Amino acid sequence: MTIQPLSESTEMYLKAMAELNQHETVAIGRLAGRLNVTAVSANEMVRRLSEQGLVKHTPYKGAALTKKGREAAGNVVRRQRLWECFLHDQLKIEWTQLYEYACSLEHATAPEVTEALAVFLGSPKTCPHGNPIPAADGSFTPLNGIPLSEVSVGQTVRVLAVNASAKEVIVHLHERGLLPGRKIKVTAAAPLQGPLTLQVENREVALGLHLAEFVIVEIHSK
Amino acid sequence: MTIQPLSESTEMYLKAMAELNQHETVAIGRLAGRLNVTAVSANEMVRRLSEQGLVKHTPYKGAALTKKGREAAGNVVRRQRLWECFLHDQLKIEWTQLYEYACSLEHATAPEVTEALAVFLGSPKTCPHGNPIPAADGSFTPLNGIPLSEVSVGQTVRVLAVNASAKEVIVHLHERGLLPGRKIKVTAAAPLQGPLTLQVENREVALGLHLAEFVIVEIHSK
DNA sequence: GGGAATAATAAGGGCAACCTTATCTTAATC
DNA sequence: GATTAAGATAAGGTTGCCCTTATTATTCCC
Ligand SMILES: [Mn+2]
Ligand SMILES: [Mn+2]
Ligand SMILES: [Mn+2]
Ligand SMILES: [Mn+2]
Repeated sequence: MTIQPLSESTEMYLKAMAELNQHETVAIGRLAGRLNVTAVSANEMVRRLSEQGLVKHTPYKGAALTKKGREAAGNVVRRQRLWECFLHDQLKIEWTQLYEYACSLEHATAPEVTEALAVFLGSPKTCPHGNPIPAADGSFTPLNGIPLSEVSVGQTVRVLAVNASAKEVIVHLHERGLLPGRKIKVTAAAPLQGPLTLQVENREVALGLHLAEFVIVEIHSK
Repeated sequence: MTIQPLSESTEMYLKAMAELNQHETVAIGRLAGRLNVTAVSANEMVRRLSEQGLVKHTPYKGAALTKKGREAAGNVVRRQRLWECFLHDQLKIEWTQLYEYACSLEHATAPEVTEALAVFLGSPKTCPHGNPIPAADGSFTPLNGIPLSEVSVGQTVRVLAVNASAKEVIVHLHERGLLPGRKIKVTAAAPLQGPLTLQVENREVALGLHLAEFVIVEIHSK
């Protein structure tokens, strides 16, 4: 099983679901937004995906990946993140372009190539954005961190990963020094969903709460 | 110009034309055969390609690449052959699989990635099959060799390149040791388009005349 | 409990690439 | 100059994935 090649579109739906929510249900609207299609189109596609047993759709509740779908999605993510490592470490491609370029390559990569690439790269555990690279069977342990948006004022944290796919978001975060490994102090939080004020490497940065959701951090012990 | 991204299908048609015939006209039937589509489909597609100015179609004569089409085709070939180098030299993928795997990747590769890959690989001049890698502008000088099928009995030649795309052909030639660099003596030629008999590294090999067309050789001086 | 937001469904279309079957045209050949 | 093979064209289909507009159903929340 899991040997039939999936279309690029199918792979992107599965990946989007995995990125939005590993296990729980994903609202059709969010899926549509992430993939830049209308809700009607997303509905149609989810129907096709559930006919293929990749997704379980509960009307008015949302869609969830099945075991089969989760494995397939993990595999797509694996391919993307391995390519990101290659593009970054070997080809010296800009950090902000990695996601986009790897997002094309991921659909054109045979299993044998994927595994040879992993070996070539030394079986990296995370991509250049800090996200974990799933195993060959599609499984992986999510990061043990929380979104920056949930950190309370006064705390110091370390960036584990940047988990964004929209180019503008990636560029925005990059420009503000929000990269894996960086130490950050949350110095203020504006009311009414206003921006956070951060201390990033001796630099004061304002960051919208929504944008902070994409930054996964761990509390900086000591 | 030449900035619009072409569809995978379009790129494959252009590449097939370049592989079949760099400059002259290509018969629609051959194109259809190479791409595994019906002649009707090839006709339709050639019409679309000529509407885009990539191809010049002369009814009942055949189709030829325009300057624009030749550049685009050269670029596809460049991407493929660079990936073949990577897959072979770095990932250690089997020689017989290179064409197929690179044929997927070629359509998913942005110009920036292509050029970074070329630099990473040290700007190779030929692919692992011995074929020249076009420049970034799509231009390249064809090999200065002749098909093995045109060599006369008694001559000794050196293999410059294997220029096949069908997997079975590639495997067949590989099994018989017909790889770039090999020295070959043509010891006999059967009548009525029968097979050639070759001396390949102390081994006697029979090779169909049709298959010999894919092996590009140079006369072995001295 | 009613209204708003979200989701689902129905109906009708579009586009790129493919397909089959049938008819007609041209080129090549003897 | 007639035959034949190859090519062109016409007509009608299919599949995947997308769209709009309209209607209906459900859930959520004040
Ligand atoms: Mn992708
Ligand atoms: Mn990444
Ligand atoms: Mn290809
Ligand atoms: Mn090659």
